[in-house]
Amino acid sequence: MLSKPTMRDVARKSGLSIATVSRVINFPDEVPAETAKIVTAAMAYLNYRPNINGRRLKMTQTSTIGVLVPTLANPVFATSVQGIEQEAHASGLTVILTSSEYDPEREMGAVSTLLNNRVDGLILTLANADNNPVVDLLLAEKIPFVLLFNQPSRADIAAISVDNAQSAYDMATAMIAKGHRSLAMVAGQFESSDRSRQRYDGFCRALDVAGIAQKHLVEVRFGETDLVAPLADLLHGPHEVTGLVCSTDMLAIATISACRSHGLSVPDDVSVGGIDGISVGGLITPKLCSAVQPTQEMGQQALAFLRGLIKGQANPQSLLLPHHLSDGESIGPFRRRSST
Amino acid sequence: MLSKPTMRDVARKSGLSIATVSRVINFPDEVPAETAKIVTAAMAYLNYRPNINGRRLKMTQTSTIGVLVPTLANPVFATSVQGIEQEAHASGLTVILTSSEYDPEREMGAVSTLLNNRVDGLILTLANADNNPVVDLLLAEKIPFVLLFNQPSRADIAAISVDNAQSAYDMATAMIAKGHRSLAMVAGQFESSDRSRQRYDGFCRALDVAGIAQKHLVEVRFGETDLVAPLADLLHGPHEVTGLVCSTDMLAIATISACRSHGLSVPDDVSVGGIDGISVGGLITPKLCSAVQPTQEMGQQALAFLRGLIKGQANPQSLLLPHHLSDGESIGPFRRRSST
DNA sequence: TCCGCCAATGTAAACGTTTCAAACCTTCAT
DNA sequence: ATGAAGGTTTGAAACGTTTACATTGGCGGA
Repeated sequence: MLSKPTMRDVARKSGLSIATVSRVINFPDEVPAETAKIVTAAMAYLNYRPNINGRRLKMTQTSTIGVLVPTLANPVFATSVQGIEQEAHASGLTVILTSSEYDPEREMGAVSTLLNNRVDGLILTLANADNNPVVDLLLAEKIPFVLLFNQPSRADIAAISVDNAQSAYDMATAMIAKGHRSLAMVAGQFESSDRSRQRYDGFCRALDVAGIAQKHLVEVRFGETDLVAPLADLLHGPHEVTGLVCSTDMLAIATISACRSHGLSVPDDVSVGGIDGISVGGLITPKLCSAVQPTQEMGQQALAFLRGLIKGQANPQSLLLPHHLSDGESIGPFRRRSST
Repeated sequence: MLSKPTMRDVARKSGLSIATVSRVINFPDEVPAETAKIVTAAMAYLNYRPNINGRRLKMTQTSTIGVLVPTLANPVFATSVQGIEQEAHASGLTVILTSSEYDPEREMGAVSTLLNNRVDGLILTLANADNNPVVDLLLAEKIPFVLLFNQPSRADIAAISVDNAQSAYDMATAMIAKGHRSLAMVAGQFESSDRSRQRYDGFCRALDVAGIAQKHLVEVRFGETDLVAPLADLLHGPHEVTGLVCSTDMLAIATISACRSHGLSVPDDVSVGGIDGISVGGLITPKLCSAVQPTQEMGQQALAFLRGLIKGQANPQSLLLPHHLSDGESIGPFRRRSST
């Protein structure tokens, strides 16, 4: 046996035709049990393995979906992909994974590769869902796709997310309720994350409602974990910021760490809140207060939804899932700082 | 245009043959610039997209690799996959992702799917690298593969890992050096992780060397984050355990959290160390002391190595990468407990 | 003028499937 | 005996590429 056995070999071995073999594989019950047995035996004997690429070429559906996330280094995305993979496994779909490293330029290339693979559909987390050439391309090619975590302004494209602005609004409001008046947002670069901007908008709205004029903002490069320098001004400047709303839990954890390096206690001196609800958040000290979204379930839902789109049973629409503030210890009542 | 344009359409449009079109795509410089221009124009005009599945069917190489990890919910694996994906992107490879959810039964199914996809090679993290039918299958089918994090006893299969036993040994020894005499290991279920067992072995050896007879062990189901109950006996029992070596950082973080729930301070009452070196470990309070491995780089190396195997330029061999203990605050000198 | 050579291009046969239409058998009613 | 019916099976044509091999045409040298 020089090369892999094919259906033809199985057919020869079992004295039947290649068409029958195919039917045994794909529609076992449209074939007499006796024949099936013969063919299965031949397959086992030859160690036959169907070549999915042959099938893919012939069929219009490839049973393959493409996934694009910014990075797997952030547990939010990793967890969502885990959810996607679970559902995909359950429905017999193959997952092709790509990541953009938060680089909008790379998104198009990645999607292009995915389309060349003739995926049946895609699940994407884009840097920016609005005015995105990738979205236009997908729409033009009529390829089913679901955005995950993105919250596009158009209502006619499929997206699964929480209300980003509201999450940040709720978090900021919670801090204000605890007496904080000098608040800042620590956000991932807007350029690489529309969520970040939307969350900042919610933050601003909360401050407006409370009549707080001063809004502080620090934009942080993604992947950055050392926030000691970026936060120095905020923490030691003239503003005496006591409430830090972070656009992601990873940032919040890094922020808490930086506060500590600055000799400040969380939540005694500074309150810190995150958004996302990654699972480590609940394990650290202080327990992270976060606007929690059901990350893994969102991945599962995204795939379920995508399946509907592929089958043509569903129409693209945005789904906003509920979030809730976790009872973390990282935010506390306002106290005047003991010393600078 | 009812269906997608094919190479034949491009050929027709440009008045050239399908072979020429193929050449323009695959060997642009074996074709006169003029012709290339014509063809490229036709492709652009028709919105042509090569169907990779056609190519895959014809060629023996598919430029696709399969990845199998236990779960993406643990940042260790997520980070390694991020490394793999990075390298894959750089070398123009497509990544098919699967996860076993720590279930050895699922491993075979996943690998089978991957083989049906005719991947050029695979990168796997298996529950157990020894006596594993998956490994036997891969060896029999002569498919290049690299184990990641697994440390098989056979030296002739490719594997990239750190010295698991030594990591745990170092961590335990560090604790002993700080005066701890009552130590326990908190380990992921051996059944679903050979690393866990190997690390336990190293732990035991360290205790042997120090002449400590009493070895405590708690095996924890993977994914479990609430360790309050599992650790109750250890922390409040008659042994007064003061040093907890955890088989992973995730477990260590959960362990610290549980200690706290039990009213114990880390590191004042109990020292806790982890293994893996996930990045959040460095951000939490107390900073996690961990036997750090270069997770993402390991993923990259695994892919680089796999490429070598695929090209036939390398021979399978196990690579042990160096690890180092991070200077965490989660372990401290032994102190008699203030109160039970 | 003819030949041979070379670069540029074309022809056609795979690759391993799926699937439609047609062929084949039995069996059974007429 | 004949034919219709119906359950099984088969032949053969795709699907979109790659590639070994054949063809073409132009050009320089004899």
